[in-house]
Amino acid sequence: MNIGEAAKLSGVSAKTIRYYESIGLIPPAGRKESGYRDYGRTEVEMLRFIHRARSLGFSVEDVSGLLALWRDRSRASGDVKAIALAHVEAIERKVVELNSIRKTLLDLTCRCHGDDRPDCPILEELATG
Amino acid sequence: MNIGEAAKLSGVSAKTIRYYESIGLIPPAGRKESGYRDYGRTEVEMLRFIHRARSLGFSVEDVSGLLALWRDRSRASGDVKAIALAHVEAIERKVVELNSIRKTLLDLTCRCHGDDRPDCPILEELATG
DNA sequence: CCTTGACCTTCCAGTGTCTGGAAGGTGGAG
DNA sequence: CTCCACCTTCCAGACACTGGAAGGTCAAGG
Repeated sequence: MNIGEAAKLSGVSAKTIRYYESIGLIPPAGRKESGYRDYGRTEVEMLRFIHRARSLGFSVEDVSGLLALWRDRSRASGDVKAIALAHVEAIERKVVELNSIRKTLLDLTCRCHGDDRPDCPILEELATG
Repeated sequence: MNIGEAAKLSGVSAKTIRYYESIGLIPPAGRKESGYRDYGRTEVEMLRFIHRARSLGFSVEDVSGLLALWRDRSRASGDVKAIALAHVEAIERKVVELNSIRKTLLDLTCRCHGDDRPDCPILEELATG
């Protein structure tokens, strides 16, 4: 099948599939006589795998590692779990950081009357620290 | 003062100060005879303002708007509050998304025994959706 | 057979926010 | 005069795409 259909079936855009090929995340696709890339079920499955991993926030580098483990029938599940847990921890750190920022901003916005007058605790805080 | 000292006092690296100048976030610095950029208290204050806003997660574009409001003594505090509240909402959306991902991943990692054996629910889930 | 339009190809450039590094000039201390 | 820290500009890279230009391919309709 052409790249467009592979895109539809996998959820990865044609543009992004080509990009993944260019950076070596996926092997170069076979070509038809026309020069068009040709995909089969295996390739689409791999793209779906990538799509799901990316939507869980794994970096392309993580995905590359996960793909290698996926292909390696003798892999240790511990290796996969380690990648996943490291990612969970990164997410948790990010959530803590965002919540802290959110708290600060909510505090500031509550103290700002938010009307036509110029005095604004938000700007004051940013200015004076 | 030289850019290095302005960097130390403001918390924005020299490299980043030059970058901010290049994209027009801050006006071009005055120059000494040597060609070195020259900063005073006003510039350092502006850089500190930028630094604090950035560390609260405002985009450079947001900061540009906040700077304009900061300089505008007749601004409406409502304008500032609107930017801040929009940012709070974006943060909240992000936190919800991250927590959902975290939940999925924790569920998967709990089901993965994580040892030397090859069977792994994480990869299975990524593969089959 | 020809046109049309949807699809495909490659390549270049831009997004946002810096960061690193190379090549070379300046300033002050010893 | 040498040395070293600092400054300058410019180019490239990081992440993960996304957009667009210029042009080739394919199938359907007239």
